[in-house]
Amino acid sequence: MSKAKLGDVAKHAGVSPTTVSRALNNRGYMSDKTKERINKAMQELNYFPNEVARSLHGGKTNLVGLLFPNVTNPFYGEIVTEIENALGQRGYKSLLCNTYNNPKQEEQYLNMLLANQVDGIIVGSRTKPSNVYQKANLAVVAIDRIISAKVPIVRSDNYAGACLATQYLIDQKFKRIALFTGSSKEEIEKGDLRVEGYIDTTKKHNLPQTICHIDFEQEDMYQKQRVLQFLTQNPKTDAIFATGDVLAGIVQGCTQDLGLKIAIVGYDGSKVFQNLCTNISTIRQPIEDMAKLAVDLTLDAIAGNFQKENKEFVLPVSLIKRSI
Amino acid sequence: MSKAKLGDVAKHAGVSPTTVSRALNNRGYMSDKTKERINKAMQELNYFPNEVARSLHGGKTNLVGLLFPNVTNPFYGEIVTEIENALGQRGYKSLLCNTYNNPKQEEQYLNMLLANQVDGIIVGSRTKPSNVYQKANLAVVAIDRIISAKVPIVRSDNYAGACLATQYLIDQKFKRIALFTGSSKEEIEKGDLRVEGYIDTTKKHNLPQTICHIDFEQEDMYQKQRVLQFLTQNPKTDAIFATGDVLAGIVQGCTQDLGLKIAIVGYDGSKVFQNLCTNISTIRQPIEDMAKLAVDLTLDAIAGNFQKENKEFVLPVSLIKRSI
DNA sequence: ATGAAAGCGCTAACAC
DNA sequence: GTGTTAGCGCTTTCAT
Repeated sequence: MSKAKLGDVAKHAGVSPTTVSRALNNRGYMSDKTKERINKAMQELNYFPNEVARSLHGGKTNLVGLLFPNVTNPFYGEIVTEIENALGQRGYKSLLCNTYNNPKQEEQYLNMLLANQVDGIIVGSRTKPSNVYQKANLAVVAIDRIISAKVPIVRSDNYAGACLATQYLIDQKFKRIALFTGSSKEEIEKGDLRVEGYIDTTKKHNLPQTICHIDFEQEDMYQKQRVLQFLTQNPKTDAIFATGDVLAGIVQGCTQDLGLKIAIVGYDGSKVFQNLCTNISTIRQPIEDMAKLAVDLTLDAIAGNFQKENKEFVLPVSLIKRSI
Repeated sequence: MSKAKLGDVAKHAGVSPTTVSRALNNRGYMSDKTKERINKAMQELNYFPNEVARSLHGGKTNLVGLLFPNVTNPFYGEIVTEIENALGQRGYKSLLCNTYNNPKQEEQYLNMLLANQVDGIIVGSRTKPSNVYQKANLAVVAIDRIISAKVPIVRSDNYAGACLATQYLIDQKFKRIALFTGSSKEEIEKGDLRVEGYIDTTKKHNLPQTICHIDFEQEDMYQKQRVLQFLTQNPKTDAIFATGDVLAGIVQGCTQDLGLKIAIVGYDGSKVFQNLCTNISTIRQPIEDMAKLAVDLTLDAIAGNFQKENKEFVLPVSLIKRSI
């Protein structure tokens, strides 16, 4: 037996499709008797409305696209989880898209999302701005990323966090603090607050700056080699600020391999990281708050309540200290 | 200017909607001139087809629901990532659903997915079987979970993996090997291959069995307390097999807090775990293979090519040895 | 309080 | 080769 549809329910209950629709949506008035009969018919036929048909008619899908590099990284895993939760609670569904920070991939996904009539998009992917975002008069919110003047940004206080991390290492009397980042030199020149926080803080204390760029697009093995190379070429390094926890973990593995005792501070502070790496200090982003805020902004925009001035929402970070 | 639709393109090109549709789908014949005119019109109007309308007509959404506890856990993060990749490459979209292993939540999601006319569902959530799966004549594939006789299962060789882990500890002369698991006693009684592997292997060597149940639904803090309690109550424990890597990480944190030197072997072996916990051995599941197989099976089922006999696909595991 | 009919955007017989 | 028409399942004026 195939799926029952609204018309079937109508026949079964001896009313018109219109009336069934009204019962379904609690719109308009109808006698309790009719209502009951319809409910009974729906039960008996095991009816549930076809959301695709509803979407086509209403021009609203209750679908939100989630564009993130991938949920392998615990930070993205946690923020995507929280976003999905918040969306689900408010009747929205999450279409997951792994962009791997690949601009071409991201653009394809974007077109796919538009074709699927999503009501909104939350972007945490870190590729260069695409003009596709402009075209659609769509609810778009970015996580820690500049897309265009019109797209609100939710992020943690990258600058303060980087200062906090660096200062923490300085307070422990470390003198040769290196920075490990996934950003390239070109990206940093365009502005990278975590890097700036590190530079400003080390400068303030007349300490040297040493930056190691790790290309996340490369294989794990290659990344490790790069780290090992850096560490052997800069043997006096006594502390490291890594701008992401996964990178911090990789770096720690390398220092262990080399038998080095180097203090490391990461960035992100996802719950899983805190559980898995109990000996790496980190800057914790308020992931849940960021997720909820991003969802609020998205749904506001969908409802047509656009934010006026405040385009950037910067949430506070905190330092999680760990021994070593 | 609002979104262009097929009819607009038709008018603009001076043809009928049918012809535009044909051009779009490369169906039937048409003069190159017409084709060109239509393509030009589509460009000028910035047209792209509305997938919702297509879905309504064709009865096919190219949507697959992903039911997993949540992608916070690196194992789920990685398998969901790989599934999304494999689906995306074959033109399918992923609807992410965090069930938190909550049966009620899972059932709600299931109904949502049915209402949204998904073509298939991949379930990695570990709650008790729901009868909703039966009703729908839908493509369903389970990851390491029994749903019903008809639903194929993709899993790693849990029994062999548990034996491998336990044997590895025994080979290192450990005598008091405890098992940490997220399963309750009741769940274990119904059959839990990782637990069975541990029990059989320790018994074979005349070693004692000690099982500590950790309730993942509880807060992190509570879980840790439970672990600490167990460790202080069982001070002679010299090695631990944890049936999941996140749990292994938590256990390791506790052993460090207590100043204990206990060997730990985990289970899962996600890439992120390997990077973050360089001193915990683990049993690696072939996550990418599992994801690809699950997607193949799902798409086969969608295409109507149901598997005949083989309902359970057991993939091999491997041991990743780490110092300590 | 209920029904008839048109339409959301696209596709597919079936004609010409 | 191309157009006409009906219909996917639902909602919504507009009547009654």
